[in-house]
Amino acid sequence: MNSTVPPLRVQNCNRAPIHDDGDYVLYWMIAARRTRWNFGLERAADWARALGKPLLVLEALRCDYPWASDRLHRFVLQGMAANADHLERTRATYYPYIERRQNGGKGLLESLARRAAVVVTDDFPCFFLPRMVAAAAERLKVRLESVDSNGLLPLRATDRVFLRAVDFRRFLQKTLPQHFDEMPRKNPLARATIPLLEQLPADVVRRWPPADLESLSDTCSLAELPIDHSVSPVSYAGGSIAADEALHRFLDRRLGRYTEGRRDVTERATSELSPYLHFGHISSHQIFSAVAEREQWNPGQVFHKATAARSGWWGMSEPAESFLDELLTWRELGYNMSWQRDDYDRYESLPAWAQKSLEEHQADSREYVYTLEEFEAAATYDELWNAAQRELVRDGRIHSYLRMLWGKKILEWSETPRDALAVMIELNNKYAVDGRNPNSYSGIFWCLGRYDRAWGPERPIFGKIRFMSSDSTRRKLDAKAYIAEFSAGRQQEIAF
DNA sequence: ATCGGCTCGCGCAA
DNA sequence: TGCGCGAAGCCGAT
Repeated sequence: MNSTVPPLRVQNCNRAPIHDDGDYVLYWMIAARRTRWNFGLERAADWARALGKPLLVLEALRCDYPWASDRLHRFVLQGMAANADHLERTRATYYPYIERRQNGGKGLLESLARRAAVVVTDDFPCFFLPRMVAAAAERLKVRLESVDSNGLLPLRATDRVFLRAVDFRRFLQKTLPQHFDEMPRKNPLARATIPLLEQLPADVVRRWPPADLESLSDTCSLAELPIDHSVSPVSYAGGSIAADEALHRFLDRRLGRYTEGRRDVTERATSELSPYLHFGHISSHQIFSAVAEREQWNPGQVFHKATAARSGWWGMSEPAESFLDELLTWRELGYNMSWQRDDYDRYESLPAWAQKSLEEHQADSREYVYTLEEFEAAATYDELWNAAQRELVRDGRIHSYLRMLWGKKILEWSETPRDALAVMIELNNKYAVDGRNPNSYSGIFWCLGRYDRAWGPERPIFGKIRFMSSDSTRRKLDAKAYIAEFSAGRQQEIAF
């Protein structure tokens, strides 16, 4: 089949055949929840064109995955509304499905796949998604392909795992230029001369009615679903349209002072794109292209040699280079880890020196030890830490510097490093909109030594793990303003 | 305000 | 085989 998607990004998940007599090509959208800059959708559209079949897009939202809540559901549903809106103006057909009770969606994919010529899905290396795709691959009697839309570097461009950002950065500087001209199409469905699907299979629609996204956009409807209602929606909206707005807000008003401005507590010069990247509402290719365009950059400007230096290689402005180091080096480093190692979320994946040092200090006495419930309730003696925890609970994110302190203190105040890890994973996955992502795990494990080096002097509890203290943090940023913003009494501002 | 020491291990030049 | 250096640190000396 003639496809514009780079072969390195496409995996054949089973040995089942293409069905030439199928009614449509099915794109099972599970991670790249967007209609633009999406290699998976592009691949599915290529199949539809080649086979002369209609294209059906299934986007489902289960209710029984770990940490399912009003917060995560609302964000995904807003994304589905944006996708419905866009697909209505194309020749593809959209099938949004919201599971209303446990296992309610069981059999839907299989039923749709039974009539499909070929099924295409997203390759995402984290959470329950790899297991879900592997299980589907075994069951389906039709070819299932998964497509890697995760980053600028295809996951399979290397079979190594990188233990330090600097090594991965050097590798990227050597390798990325080969992939600069392999961008996904901005609108893979434009000019698609594929037949329209006359109608959805009636028996499938009867058993699994497509979601009425209008009615699900209010909180009342969320209340009917068997999900965690104690984690409330955040004040910013999900979906590709909101993501585009965030991108332009960042480029227009924040990128210029990104390098120094990120720590500013009141006027954070951060991108705020992470939740959208996590749910695939925006593509890192799109973000990269937008930055490059602002910088009037072309690939000829990169330095001729891989220096591994954090700045100066791209030939862009200093703030743009800082941002690209986050977007590309750090983000894709985490994806590489999750893809390479099944134990990316386990304590044993920490570097040997870190495990050894933490173990040597396991028996050290702890002045304060809190339970998960105390951490969750922001009930420690330290008001700066409590404010960070309240930001997480309220807004589904934590200030970029304070989130490191947040993790370091959980290590200090837990019975064992393993307990600390469990608390960090639980709270982050439950409350952070961008949790359950390779980069969540990078951040959490960094607090325990991953991607870091040993530091002296050796201290109680931490051993040689980099130590951070609330007192020095107070000297570095406007802790007063931060604590005031996330004080216990302050009401959540609803901005929509 | 700035600097070195604390400490580990990788990639690279030699 | 040795050298340089690294996501954001801390502390004490100057």
